[in-house]
Amino acid sequence: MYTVKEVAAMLDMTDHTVRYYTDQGLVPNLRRDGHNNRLFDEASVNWLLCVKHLRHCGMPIDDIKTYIGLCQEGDSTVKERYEIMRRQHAVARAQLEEAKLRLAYIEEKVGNYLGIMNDTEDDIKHRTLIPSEPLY
Amino acid sequence: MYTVKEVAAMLDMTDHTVRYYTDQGLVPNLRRDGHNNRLFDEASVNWLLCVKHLRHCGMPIDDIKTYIGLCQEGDSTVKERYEIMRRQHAVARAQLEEAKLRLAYIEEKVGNYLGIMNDTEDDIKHRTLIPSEPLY
DNA sequence: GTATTGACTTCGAGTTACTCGAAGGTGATA
DNA sequence: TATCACCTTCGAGTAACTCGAAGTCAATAC
Repeated sequence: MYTVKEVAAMLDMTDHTVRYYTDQGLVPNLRRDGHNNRLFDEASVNWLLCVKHLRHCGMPIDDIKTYIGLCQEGDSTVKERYEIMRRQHAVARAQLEEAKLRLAYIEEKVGNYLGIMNDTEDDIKHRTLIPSEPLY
Repeated sequence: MYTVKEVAAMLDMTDHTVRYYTDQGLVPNLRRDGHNNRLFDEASVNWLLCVKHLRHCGMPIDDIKTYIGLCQEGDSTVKERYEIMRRQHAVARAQLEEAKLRLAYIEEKVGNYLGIMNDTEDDIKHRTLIPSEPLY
């Protein structure tokens, strides 16, 4: 059994966010101790992890709520849930590609800056005459 | 020269967002035509692309504004800009790793659902007796 | 010649998902 | 008994869109 702070650390989110998610009903059957403190078992942590990943896919809270509701309805909703996950799978794949492009873009910028900073006075003269690359 | 709608399509964002960014001063020296319509040249598109990537790194608009301001101050700010980009580089690398984990997570869920959906009646009996995997 | 279409403009309100901090309870340590 | 460090609820604040209204303008349709 974990406290809010512990799961927050485990899942790399703030405790505010963990409470927010639980308050939104995103963690089914969340336990409380005698002092009304939230208690997370393995299942609760798994739900939160699922929420985290879906959120990072850009899925709105309300849609996640719907998905979790379907999960609790049992086997009759398997196909519907599968379709949802399949869509998020496509999203996640696109995000991975974007992340690669983004990294490449920034890597190039860093490389540019390193190049500029290593320039000699002569290089600088030459560079200002022929600005072939975006230097910002 | 491109219109708002064109760059929005090129950079895969809404025209609302493109206008929002320009209104925030994130595109230096943005041109207008005789009817006050925004006109984007290559440089403007490049600024927007930069903004897009930095935003996707989670950088707040205000910080991007600062960065762009530094870019316009010239060579004296190169080192500062390099440090900023180096931090975003670290962010982008972390994001790429996260994107991989996220994709793997969702891939597993999709696999689970496919497995469940292909189960025979006997499999279902067996599965409900031994729920070893999270099936939601 | 007018009417509709579509793309553009500004502006201001609304939305989402946090994000923060106040005010207060509890239990352990100094 | 005081000070932590944790927890609680609640309500306000914020960032970054997101949307739609109201209006301008140029081109095509009839």
